[in-house]
This record gives sequence, structure tokens and C-alpha cells, in this order.
Amino acid sequence: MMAESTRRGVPEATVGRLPGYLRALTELAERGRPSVSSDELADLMGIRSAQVRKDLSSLGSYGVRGVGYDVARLSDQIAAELGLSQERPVVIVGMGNLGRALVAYGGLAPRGFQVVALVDNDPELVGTTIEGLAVGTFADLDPVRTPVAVGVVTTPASAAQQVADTLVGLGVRSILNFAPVVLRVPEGVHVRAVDLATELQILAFHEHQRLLADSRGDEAG
Amino acid sequence: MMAESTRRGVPEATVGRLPGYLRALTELAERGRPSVSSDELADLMGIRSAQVRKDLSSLGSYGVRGVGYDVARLSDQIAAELGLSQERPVVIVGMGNLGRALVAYGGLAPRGFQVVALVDNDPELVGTTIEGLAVGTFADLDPVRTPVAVGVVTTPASAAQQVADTLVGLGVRSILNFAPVVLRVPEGVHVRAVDLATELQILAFHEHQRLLADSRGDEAG
DNA sequence: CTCTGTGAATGTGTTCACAGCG
DNA sequence: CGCTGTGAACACATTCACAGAG
Repeated sequence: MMAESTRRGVPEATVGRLPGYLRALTELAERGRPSVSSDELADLMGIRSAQVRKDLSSLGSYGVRGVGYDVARLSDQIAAELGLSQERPVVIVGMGNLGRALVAYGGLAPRGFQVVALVDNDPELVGTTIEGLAVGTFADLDPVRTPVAVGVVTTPASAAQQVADTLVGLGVRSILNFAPVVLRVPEGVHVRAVDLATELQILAFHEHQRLLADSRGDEAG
Repeated sequence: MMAESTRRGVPEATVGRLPGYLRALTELAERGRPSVSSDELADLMGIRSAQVRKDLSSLGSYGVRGVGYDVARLSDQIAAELGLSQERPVVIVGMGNLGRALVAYGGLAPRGFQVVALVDNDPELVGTTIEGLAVGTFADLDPVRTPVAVGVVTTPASAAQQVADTLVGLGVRSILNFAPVVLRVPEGVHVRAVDLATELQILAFHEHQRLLADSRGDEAG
């Protein structure tokens, strides 16, 4: 039956899939599905069922043998693991096109993230309003009055490190970085990087390999 | 000295870092640095030097012992490996905020990607111009006249699968998906997914863990 | 008889540590 | 010497395959 013992240490690879499970489970719940098998979840996620079972068992979750997982229960369990019970205040720094797109993106609020501040250093932008939120400077951000859990960096690369330093100074320990630079942060601060050009280049690599393989096949065949 | 033999099979994890190396090397080249050591590259990338050496040796690249890697040579080598010698035509589907932000993003052209078409199904948008490019429908896309290497999906989740199917039908074999769904594509088509909410949830997980650790530390201490 | 949970096997990635080139 | 290149050790992740719960 397994006790409270196994409970610590969800593998990082599993953590990376938890949001995906949550998404799938939310959809299933909306369709009124009471339970789901590892096979079906695997199919929805594009992975194998053994992976699903390993992942979920690492949460200490209980499925029911012969039946599957209770959709609502598993949803709650994953949400709890991700710490989504509390609202997480987000500040977005850099109100260019991307920053504005993220503010307008509707997917945050329903997942427990609330954009509480917009920051830019362009005097033309400061004081304007985007999607009902005023754009300010860092000086307007009082860490006590406006606690921030996550900082999103959408500035040009040249400004990103300084912005990260400021965020860290404000007590932010999670940063999502869209600028194409490696941010240096103190131990204990988490950074995740998202970079369009990187992603495209990885895709380009695989295209290129296919081309090489094809042309070699032509010659051989 | 090693011949043309080792040349095949760059590990996927290494591929994921190649764009980063390229970025670092480009900066070094701009500063006029002729060569660089694995230690310094590692520092720029936020990884360990052994990793750098393993990665670069898997390309069959030659460093010079006692000196380091020739910046220009290594740059060329990585660019070649990524297949960046040829321009890759990109189509962006979904001209919402994110789609527009990507069109306006300046980081593509200098890295060998050219946005050749913008697609949306909103009649209000079709015919308008964004950053000098006309917005059309899929019907306007002739795969012969406008070959497309990479499709970028920035539509709502509900439309993404259908868009992916259409892209695949047009011969696209690389898709960058910003919609929060798992795309089903035939064997041989590569999909990379970027999802803001997923990234934030992963950050939230680590925040949550720290909190648990802290409170457990408090009780214990 | 179905589907979970999990040890064991395999595969992949990272790090160590050092031989050996320049 | 200083630095690369790489086997060997280790760590992590995935997959297999099956015992056993319901």
C-alpha cells in the first residue's frame, strides 16, 4: 500500500510532464469522464503508458487496478504537487511585442498566475495602460506591497541580465527568460529559458539531417 | 586525427545546445576574439567544460590542445551542422498577439530564417499587412511557388491540430507549436512545443518545493 | 481478466579523471 | 606546462515485462 515515505523527489523529467497531464485531465473532466487509463493518458500525451504509470506512481498517486485513475482526484493531486493552490503573482518586464502578447494571453489566470505588474524603461511607455494594467518602472515596484513570485523577461538581450539582477534583488526566485542570453543568477534562483531562434535551429538541424539521409539514400538506392 | 567516420549521430542533448554555442561564438567573434577554451565557453553557457568538450568532439570538431577552439572555424562548423547555410522559409499561422510578436521579432533573419507567409482564417485580418507582409489564407499558399520549411503555429488550441494537418499536407516537416495541445503528426514530421503556462507551472513546482523545504526546516530548526 | 505499480534491463546524458598533443 | 579528447564511472530516464490488486 505504500506510506507517506515514497513521497519526496519527483524526477525532473516527470515534473516537466505534470503540466501536460493536468491539461489532459482538465479536458477529460470537462467531458465528464470520471476515470482514465494510463493507456489513454499516454495517447493524449504522445508518450508510452509505462511512462505515465511511472510518473504518476512517483507522486504517490493511487490508481485503481483494473479501472484506471480517477480524473478529479488525480487532477487535484497534480495541481497540489505543482503548488497551484495559491495564486502566483507575475511581473512582466519588457513591453515590446512579446511582452504585450503575453499580457493579452488568456491562459495564465485560469492556471493560477496573475499578472500584477508591467515594467518597461521606455519613458514613452511608462504610464500607458496595456490590457487594463499600468506600465511602470522598477521603482514603482514595492516588494512588500506587490510581492512577485515569477519574473518574465521579455526585454532585448542587452538588458536582460540587468533586469534579472533587479528581479533577484526584489526577492524573485523564479525567472522565465525569453531573451537570447544565459542569465547568471545566484544559487537557488530558478531560470527557464525560451528562445524562438533556438527552437527553430533545432528543427533546422533535423531537416538538414533528413536531407543528408535522403541524398545518401538516393545515391545508394 | 580522426577521419570522416565519427561524423554521424550528434546526441539530441548536444543538438539542443548547439544554438547556444553558436550564439556565444558569434559574440566572441564580434569582440574580435580569435580563440576560446572549453572553460570559457562553459562559463558563457552556464555548463561544465567537460560537457563542452564532449559536445564539440561529437561534431568531429578540432580544437587545438593547449590553446582552445578557433572561434570562426567552430562557428562555421556548428552553422553547417545546423544546416544554416541555406535560408529556411517560415510560415506563421495565427495572427493574434503572439503571431504578430513573432513577425516583428528581429532575431530570425540574421539566423537564416525568412518569414515568407502569414496565415489566418479571420476575414477581418486576411488582406491586411503586418510588418510589410500580407496576411493570407492557406488557399493562397502554393507549395511550389512558396516552399515552406518550417510552420509556426500560434493559433488557439482548438484550431492547432487542423492547422498542423494542413501544414503537413503542404509538405511541411518541421512545426513549432505554441498552442497548448499535443499535435499528432505522421512519422518523420518534427514538432517542438513551446508553452508559456507549462514553463510557469514548472517554475511554480520548484517554488512550492522550496516553500515545503523551508517550512520543514523551520520546524526542525 | 484488466489495468496498475514496479523491479530489472536498457538507453541516454553528464561528470570525472587523465593520457597525450602542441 | 595548458588544454583537448575520451574512456570509464556515474546519474538519470525510459521501456519492458510481469506479479498481483480489484
